[in-house]
Formats: sequence, C-alpha cells, structure tokens
Amino acid sequence: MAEKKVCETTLKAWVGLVRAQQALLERVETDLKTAGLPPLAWYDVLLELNRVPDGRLRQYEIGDKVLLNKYNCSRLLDRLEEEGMVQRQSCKEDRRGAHVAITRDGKTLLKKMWPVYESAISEYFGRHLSTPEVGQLAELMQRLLPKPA
Amino acid sequence: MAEKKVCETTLKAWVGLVRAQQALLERVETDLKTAGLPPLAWYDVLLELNRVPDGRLRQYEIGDKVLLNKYNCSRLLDRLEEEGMVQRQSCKEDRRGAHVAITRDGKTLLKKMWPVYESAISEYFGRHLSTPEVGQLAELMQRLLPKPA
DNA sequence: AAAGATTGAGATGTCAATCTTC
DNA sequence: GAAGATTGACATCTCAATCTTT
Repeated sequence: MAEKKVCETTLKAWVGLVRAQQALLERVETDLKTAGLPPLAWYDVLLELNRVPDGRLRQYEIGDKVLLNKYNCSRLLDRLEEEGMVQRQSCKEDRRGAHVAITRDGKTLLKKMWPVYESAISEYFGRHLSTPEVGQLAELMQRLLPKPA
Repeated sequence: MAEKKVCETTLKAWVGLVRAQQALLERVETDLKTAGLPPLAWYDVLLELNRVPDGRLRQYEIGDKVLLNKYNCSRLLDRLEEEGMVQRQSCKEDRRGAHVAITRDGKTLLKKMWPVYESAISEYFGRHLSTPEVGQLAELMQRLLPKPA
C-alpha cells in the first residue's frame, strides 16, 4: 500500500496504453464483424481449447487463461455451445464441474478467423513497430501481467 | 491492404498488450468500486470537461476525446446528468445539439476519484517500470494511436 | 443529404443468490 | 466451509431507426 504519486511521463504512458489498446481492439473487432465473423472472445476461448492435446479444458481453466470472470465464462460458453463450437461433457473426476471440448466446427471457425485476425494485427499494430520495439514491448507487458505465483 | 503475416514476437507483444491492459484496467476499476466510487468512464468524461476553460463541450467532442461511440456517449451522459455531475445546456450556435457542462458536484467527484486512481496507476503500472521504460512505452503507444489527421 | 443526438429492442456484462460436490 | 458452476435480476452496450437542424 505505497500510495505513491505518479510522474507526468508515467501518466502519459498509462493513458497512451489504455487509449491505444482500446482503439486497436475496436479496429480488430470491426474487421471481424465486417468479415461476418464472431468477436475476438470466441477466438480466445477456441484457441485455448485447441492448444491442449485432447482439445478440452475445465471451465475455470478457460476463465483463467482468457481473463474472464465466472459469470461471463458461463454465458460465453452457452453461446459457443448453442452455435455448436464447443460441447460440455460431464466430468468423471470432479462431478461439480464439466469439461468443455472444442468441436470440429469450432476448429473450422478458428481457421476461418485467423487470417482476418492476423491481417488486422499486422495492419494496425505490427506495421508500426520495428523488430527491437516489439521485443521491448513484449518484455514490458510481460512484467505488467499479474504474477502467476 | 497489405495483408501481411505476423512474426512470433509481434504476436507475443500483441497478446501481452491486450492481456496486460485488460488486467490493469480491471484492477483499477476494482479499486474504484471498493472505494465506493463510480467507474473510470465517469472520470474520463469529467476530466475532459474540467480541462477546458469554460468547463463545457459539445457531446461529439467528448465522444472523440474519450473514444466513445455516440450511443454510449448519450447514455453515459444521461447517467452523469441524473447524478448531477454534468448539465446539458441548449446550444445557441447549433440547435441540433447541446453543450455539456461539468457541475460543482462533478468537480468534487473528480477530486475524490483522483487519489484512488493515481494510487492504482502507481501500484499496478508505474511501480513496475523504470523512467526510461515509461518514456519508451509512451512513445510507442503514441505511434499506435490512430492518426488525428 | 449529412451531422448531432436520442430511443427501442435485443445482446452482453455484472452482481448476488443458489445449487452440487469436494 | 470452499470450489465449480448456473441463474434471475438488473446494468450497460450495440444496432438500426428516428428526429431535428444544418
């Protein structure tokens, strides 16, 4: 609880970070929508599911990885399941919860979204930074993330 | 329309930027809520109004500065007005729209929110970066913002 | 027709309460 | 009691339609 003051440059960096990321995300979402594709949140969830060998995770694991609270996670998965992108499966080891598995349609959607997403990242983000700059930025962002400990 | 590919480090920086900013904002909002204060969006609007000499702006000017679309701007100002933080005034020069003016209560709220906000920025953001790093970050973010031209 | 702004309807987010299993 | 998850009620966001003035 240090309650320290903040210098002018720090404030400028903070405001820049918030505004830039906000504007960037908005552009990416617009591109996805224009292409008739679902929002980035869908991509995030499907990507995490696709990463693991058996293509399924517990709901709370998804929530942790994608930075979703439990309410939103429940409801986002409702929509994904309704559209057939994931499937909830009862969990033998822990009957409180369920597994969430990516479906074939979910994998197909992932493949359809990536080109649009990648193109947007390049156009609005990568294009404006040099190689050392993205390295530096990646390192700084890593440090700002909450400790996983 | 370059449609370029994106290298691994760029992707890492992008994901880090999104995740870090998301986590940071969430912590700041939590601190404000814990202190019994309204969300950051209120602060942003009131701050912009407080910046200008006569303490009032057209609605679309606020929308531009705070990166709000017109729907949200209308409704956010409804809430601010309902709580007596701003006041809509008819605009003589352009009768399509109105001026939005910050009230005495609005200024008071601004003063109450800042210590909590500043403390959160320091704790979650400034604390983790060196002076040259915040400078670099500010510069990069500036470059990523949409051109004002 | 375009710009500034509002509104209704529907989608999504949030909080507190609840349920089941650990 | 705590963890995983769901649900109802309410807040907020989003889109399309609308209105007025330029």
